[in-house]
Amino acid sequence: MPERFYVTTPIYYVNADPHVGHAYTTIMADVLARHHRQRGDDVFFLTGTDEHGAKVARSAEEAGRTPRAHADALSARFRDLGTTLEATNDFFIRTTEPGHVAEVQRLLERIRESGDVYRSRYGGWYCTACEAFYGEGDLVEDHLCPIHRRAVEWLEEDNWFFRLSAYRDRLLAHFDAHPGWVQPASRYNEARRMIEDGLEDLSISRSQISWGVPVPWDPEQVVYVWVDALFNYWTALGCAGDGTERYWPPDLQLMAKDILKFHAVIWPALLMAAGLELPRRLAVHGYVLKGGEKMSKTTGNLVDPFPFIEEYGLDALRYYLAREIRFGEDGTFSAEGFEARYTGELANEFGNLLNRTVNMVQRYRDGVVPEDPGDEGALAAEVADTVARVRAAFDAVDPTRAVEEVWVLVRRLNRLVEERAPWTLAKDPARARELDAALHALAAGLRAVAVLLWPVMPGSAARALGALGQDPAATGLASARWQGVAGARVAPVPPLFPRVERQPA
RNA sequence: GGCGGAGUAGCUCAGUCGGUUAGAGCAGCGGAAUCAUAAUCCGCGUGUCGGGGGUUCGAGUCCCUCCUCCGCUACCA
Repeated sequence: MPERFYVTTPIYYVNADPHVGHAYTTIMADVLARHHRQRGDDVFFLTGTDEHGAKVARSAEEAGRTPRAHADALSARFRDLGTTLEATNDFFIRTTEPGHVAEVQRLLERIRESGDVYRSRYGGWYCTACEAFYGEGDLVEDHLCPIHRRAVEWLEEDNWFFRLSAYRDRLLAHFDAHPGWVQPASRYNEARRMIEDGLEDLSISRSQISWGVPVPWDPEQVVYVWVDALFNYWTALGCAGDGTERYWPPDLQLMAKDILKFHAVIWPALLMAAGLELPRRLAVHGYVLKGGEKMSKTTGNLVDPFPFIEEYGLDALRYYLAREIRFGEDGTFSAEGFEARYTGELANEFGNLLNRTVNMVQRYRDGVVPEDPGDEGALAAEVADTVARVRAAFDAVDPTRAVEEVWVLVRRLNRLVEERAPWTLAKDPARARELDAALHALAAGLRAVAVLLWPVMPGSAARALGALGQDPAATGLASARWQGVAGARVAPVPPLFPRVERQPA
């Protein structure tokens, strides 16, 4: 029976355009989804957009259109980003979908039935520019908003609250019973500490705004956008049709570190209250930095991924992000680093290896991969070992290590070419067996490389398989093996990663 | 302030339960080869493992302390 693998990205907030940070999360999720598909797992990969809340209403107003029209436009941009990145998500949830709205309302009723929802007056210092409340301690100087440095006003409203504080012990018990449920361990500790330090009840409704899901028993208020948003992971399966029992709970939820508390504290408590099973694992990644600094809309130092896709191709971007930024840590995106990895690793080491291999099979064996004389047992074992290591790396949500493991094999194969020197063997008919062994080893090794890299670089991997005379669609992990390449007719292709000539500035 | 993370070769980083001369990639220097996208391969490292102190037969690894950088600190995605 196939393993089930339900993987999610956060749903992206539609108050601004997508940037490389969104691309990173989506690509990592896609890499993991593809890897599990090549294992034969029953995969459901979810992404989507979060469309309610005051900030969307406000940016809609600034754009001179209704919240719905604004959400439609921005949601489409995120959907297009996924398409451009060749993300293989099985569904794209929008929190404005009627099915989502209705299910959130149903869940809220269930949570209310649990007895942990109550009405209370909430007061705080409110900044109209931020549209947010501040605690006394957050204010600067003489009651000024810390961001806008303008006067805040005291506002009070009656809201519905979720008794988050009552979940402390149950949450801690869950953390204790599942030590690996938040990755990396430092984030697990951080989240656990948040719970230990004490939880305040959560205001789950808003009366000041109307762009949201109406509270079912109090239509004057809308559901707090985060509560609305978190439930997407559940509602999407219903919206997608028939998937709820099949896929719930999520096996892996990806997110950036800034939304840890929502996913590791509030989310499980809400699920407990709703009587639903908790996700199996959260994997928290860092930020994509530019010049060592956080990218920010306000300072404008955003990285636009599209020029890189145009110049180097999508697979190069996917590879660079997977290779350069270790999952869980902040990483730097730079044009110099991108070009260095593209040229040094993709063009020279991998692309050129494929090229020289195909060329030698063509030249010395009339384009047919020779039978295996069985002389390269050590390398065959290394290939099998690499497959195991790559699987382990993906299990640990470490795509960087997965790629590193493949690259050990790439370098091993380049070394093999030098060690065997097929061009020398080809001059001596008495050494035909050695030549067969070397060429077969290169073809078998490269097919494994292509299959293992397919989750990261699907297009390039397929082209590499085609060049090796393999079915480009045969990307299952079972194809990353030694046997079965003999007799294939290679098909020379243009360089997978052509060197990009730098225009003199 | 509190909590947490990080500080290892010019650069980016790996170092599992403390145990041989502390590793990899990149960059640099020298060489080999010519199947290949001038692509590859081989060789070359005297690094106070942030400072100081301690535990130990032995510490990058454990403890204390100091310095520097970063994050979080709860409803502004």
